[in-house]
Amino acid sequence: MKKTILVFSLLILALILLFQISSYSINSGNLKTEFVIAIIAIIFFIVGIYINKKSLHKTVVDSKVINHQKISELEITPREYEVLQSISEGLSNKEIADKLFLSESTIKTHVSNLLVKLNAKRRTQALQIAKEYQII
Amino acid sequence: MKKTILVFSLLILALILLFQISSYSINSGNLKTEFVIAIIAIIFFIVGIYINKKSLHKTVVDSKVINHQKISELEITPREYEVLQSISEGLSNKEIADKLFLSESTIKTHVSNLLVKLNAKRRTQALQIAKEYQII
DNA sequence: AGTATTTTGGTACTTTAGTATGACTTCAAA
DNA sequence: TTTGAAGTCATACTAAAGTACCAAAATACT
Repeated sequence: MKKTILVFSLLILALILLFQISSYSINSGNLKTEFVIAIIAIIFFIVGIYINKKSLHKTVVDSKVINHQKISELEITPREYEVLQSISEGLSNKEIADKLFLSESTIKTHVSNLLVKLNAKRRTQALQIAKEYQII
Repeated sequence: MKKTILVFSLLILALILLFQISSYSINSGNLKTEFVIAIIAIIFFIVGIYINKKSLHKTVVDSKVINHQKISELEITPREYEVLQSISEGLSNKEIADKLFLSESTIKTHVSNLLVKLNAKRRTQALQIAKEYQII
């Protein structure tokens, strides 16, 4: 973040400098007007692309939008959803139990209910279906 | 796609026009040089952002890019990779065997090898790791 | 207070998944 | 031609996952 601010500050400084040089060059007749305008255009074009890339990457990568409506449609309870998320992390029933301070039996019950609600035969299939529904 | 070409064509035309007007205005002394340069800079800046947004959205949405280099780094063989993909589809070993016309034993061998190569304890964990590596 | 849902957990059982080991085949490269 | 990697399959085993059924709490809602 600090790095980003520094880069942008330097960029703005460089552009202002360029701007001044351009005006001076045109007025003093050292450079052709079209040429200066073209340079300015290209530079700002590149800057536009660069800035956009920086900002877009954050928003697009964060596009893990979860379909909460679908979750309630499927009548998946909060606890079951926690278990589903843990499954997607690759945890075993025992590991999920330890993580949530529950017994393995309870996790098995939740998983079984999840499989019915997601119409899946296995936890891996449940993951695939959950991804299709965009609920994980 | 046709729409995109049309928009870009019009855009380029408009820019060329703007370019000519700018040169004329400066030479005839109707406008101040700094002002024209500023306008050009802003317009190209916006165009840069716009074009980048258009092109990036396609690449990012298509970002199901598979890291083939990582696959060979992990020494995952083609057959093993097929099995990995089948696992991500939520299939059981038996189902994978039927799909690939192999015995369940063979699938178990492949899965076992995959788990070692991906350093996973379970197939669900293998999926999670494979997604991190962007190989599925 | 009473009812419904959620959450929790147990037992007993079946099915899948995964490990270990060995063996045979194919096919390409040294 | 031998060497090695890849692919195939089997047996025997252990571990994990999943089912069925039940039951008691804890919460939420009326």
